[in-house]
Amino acid sequence: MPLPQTEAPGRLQAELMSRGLRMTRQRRIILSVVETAKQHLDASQILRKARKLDSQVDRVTVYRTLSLLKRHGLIDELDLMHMQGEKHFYERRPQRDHIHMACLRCGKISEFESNLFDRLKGQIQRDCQFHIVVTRLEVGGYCAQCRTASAA
Amino acid sequence: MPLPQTEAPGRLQAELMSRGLRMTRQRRIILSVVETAKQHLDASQILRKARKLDSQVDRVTVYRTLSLLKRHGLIDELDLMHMQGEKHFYERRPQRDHIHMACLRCGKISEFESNLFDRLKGQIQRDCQFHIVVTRLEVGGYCAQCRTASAA
DNA sequence: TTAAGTGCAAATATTTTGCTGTCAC
DNA sequence: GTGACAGCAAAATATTTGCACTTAA
Repeated sequence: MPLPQTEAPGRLQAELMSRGLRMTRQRRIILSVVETAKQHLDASQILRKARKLDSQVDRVTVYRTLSLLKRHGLIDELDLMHMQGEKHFYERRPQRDHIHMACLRCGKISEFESNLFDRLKGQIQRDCQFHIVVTRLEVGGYCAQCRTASAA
Repeated sequence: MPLPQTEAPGRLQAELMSRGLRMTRQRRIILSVVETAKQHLDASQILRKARKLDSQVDRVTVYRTLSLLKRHGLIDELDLMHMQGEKHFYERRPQRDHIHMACLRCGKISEFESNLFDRLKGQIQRDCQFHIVVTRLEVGGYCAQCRTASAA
């Protein structure tokens, strides 16, 4: 029986521990915030949510933990086309890469998986002899709703 | 007869003037730096090169001009997988979108055009009803040379 | 016990803004 | 002549670093 898409919480924590890293109170909190986020969060939002759970979490620890997770390939960093200043957003690395589409009018972020994208990555690896570690495909434009609204 | 790939310099300048924008001494210099760049430059590098041509160019003017060019869709902003801090890099918007590949070992940036990428964009527009204005596909990994070197 | 991790303060890096004076058209 | 633009200073934003203290293993 295949596992459901939404894995049990604590996966990030298990991954870090299996790599021999120390599981501190602060890390546990930050990991749970990242893991249960319903949208893409930036460092300040992660800090705020972490402090709701435990006021003793420092901004620097958030940055250091995000950097750790990124180094270990457990989260991906997004820019979302720089629509909200120069913030970076984070999400748990998905099982299958997806595309981020940012609506330049309403700001909505949508995600899209595509076989063509998977094939494109294969083509890059073959044709360029390039071993892919991480990809980021971001698209800026107008979503269905805003397209219609503009036309009206 | 089709135009050659490498257009005559001054194209950016012509584009801005045709949009009714003022062509100042500073803008002319910054545009020529961006236009003749042989690699992707960030704001500070553009400033430095501009000042070699005319010491009377301010950093703020570089930022304002880059922002103007971006708003008009004449240049694209790249992050190059944040390999060199949080700088942004700029390039004239190409006639055909390409992929940027950043080697995590040697730092080399390569570019790649692909029909699959063009088809993927078409798929996004159709399947998501999303009107694409700008795309950015960046890939981090290991280039052919560094792959070999690591294996050795 | 002890090396890894945290917090605090300060530094660094990048980009933006307010305002006054200048110049392209 | 006039409104768009440039320069300067200062602010805002985002992230990193040094160092002493704390804690997980």
